Amino acid sequence: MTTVNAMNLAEIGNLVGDLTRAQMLTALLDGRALTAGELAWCAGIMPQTASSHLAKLQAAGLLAMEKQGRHRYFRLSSPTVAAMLESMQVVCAVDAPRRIRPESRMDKDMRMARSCYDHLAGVLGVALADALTRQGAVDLTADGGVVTAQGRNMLGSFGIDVAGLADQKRCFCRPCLDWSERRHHIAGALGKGLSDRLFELGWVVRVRDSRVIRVTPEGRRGLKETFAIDHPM
Amino acid sequence: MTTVNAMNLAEIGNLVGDLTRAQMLTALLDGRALTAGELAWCAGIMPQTASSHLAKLQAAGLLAMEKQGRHRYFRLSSPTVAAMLESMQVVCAVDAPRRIRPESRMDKDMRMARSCYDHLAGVLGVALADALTRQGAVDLTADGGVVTAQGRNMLGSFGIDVAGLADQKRCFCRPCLDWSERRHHIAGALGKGLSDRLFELGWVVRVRDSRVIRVTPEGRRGLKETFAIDHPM
DNA sequence: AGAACACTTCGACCGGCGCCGAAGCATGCC
DNA sequence: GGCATGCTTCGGCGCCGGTCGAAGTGTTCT
Repeated sequence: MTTVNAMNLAEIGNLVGDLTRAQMLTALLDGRALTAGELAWCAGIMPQTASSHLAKLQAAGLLAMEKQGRHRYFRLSSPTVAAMLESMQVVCAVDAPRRIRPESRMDKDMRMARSCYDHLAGVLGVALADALTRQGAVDLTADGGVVTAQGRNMLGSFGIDVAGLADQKRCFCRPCLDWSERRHHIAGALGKGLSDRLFELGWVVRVRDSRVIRVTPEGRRGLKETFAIDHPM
Repeated sequence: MTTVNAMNLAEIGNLVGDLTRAQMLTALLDGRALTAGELAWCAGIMPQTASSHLAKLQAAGLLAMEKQGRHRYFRLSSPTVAAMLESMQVVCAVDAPRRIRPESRMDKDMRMARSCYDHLAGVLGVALADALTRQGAVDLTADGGVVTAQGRNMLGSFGIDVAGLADQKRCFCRPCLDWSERRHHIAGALGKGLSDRLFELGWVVRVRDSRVIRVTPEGRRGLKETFAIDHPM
């Protein structure tokens, strides 16, 4: 009677269900690849323990590994995995009763702006989605999003190759529920394109060892001029 | 350094990560409410054990409970939870290496047609999505779906109140990756509307104690005439 | 070649949790 | 009231799995 479904479900849940592994996955959730040692440090455990965890995650197909010299780089194996982790965090945020834990400085920064696998999330991510909607560049519903003709122009002059992004196999403009803001931001190829361009322009930079993103002074100016966003940081 | 995110993630993962609880959740994945006793039976455990599991799932907000006489009915607390479970199953199906377990009769039926929270999945679900796309009723991409003007008419004459469904708060036409077929079927309010209508017409019936759905002889005929679907069962 | 480094494998420890039996509350039926 | 049913709480058992020390493999640097 035990269906194969339940077994698979439990297997995945079990993998994510250990705090140590959850920390590793969270660390990888910004899409970068990290070494086994870095992941061990992130989770606060000895390398040999990390090794066994990473082996399990890789065997189950959640992580992909690449050898590079004496280092082993691990990353989430696919956007599917990232989407799953996000959906799990959404459930925490939406359904769970208020957490007791007081918010740390880091949590606050995280809520402000962070990378979500390969696109932007947090207040910044939602603000961008809002701005593009307000300007009539995209039409974002809970179901999905489309870029308008006008939006193609605007995004094009901003330096984003909309046609090129749309050609890719993956979702072009997927709405992604933001667990901290509880509103949608832009994911998919367009989300990645936007994010990449902001990094390229130097409008945002990563804070080391975390998913937190900081908006630079030029970024603040640019966001205001181009998207009429007053980012509160 | 342990972010609140990782803790939440681990908590959810831990809950789903126990085979017993995963079986219960799987049983509830068709959206119906089941009693504590039924869930215990589904998972193959004693009632007192089930009780503790259900208490945990409820405390975490994954399940909602309703008392009815001396019964306690449990159901998934929201479509969000169902979507999360589906996304976890997708990861199993897509990323995991082939499972060794030989497919049982039940797994086969399940792959053919099943309920996915409140809409249809499996070969049948995908066939419906294909048919509606082929007929130009909906435009379903990986990002989202829209119903065409023509589709509104067709679905309307089939007995589905498209306007009424679109008014609801929830997603109207969400694409849902089918873990068995690895293709998209139609979820969201429209998915539920379609499913409800097929049940109403008696074209499909539930197989008791499972998510499996059987197509009736009238259903086979109707699907062929209305949607040009040759359902292989 | 030898040493430092990154990572893995092995073995032993031990804490947490899922399990059931027994008992305790509710609700419904006669 | 008396009994059956559905579910919960409590307590103790047993085992799975995460942890680290020690040792082994492969890679890079000098």
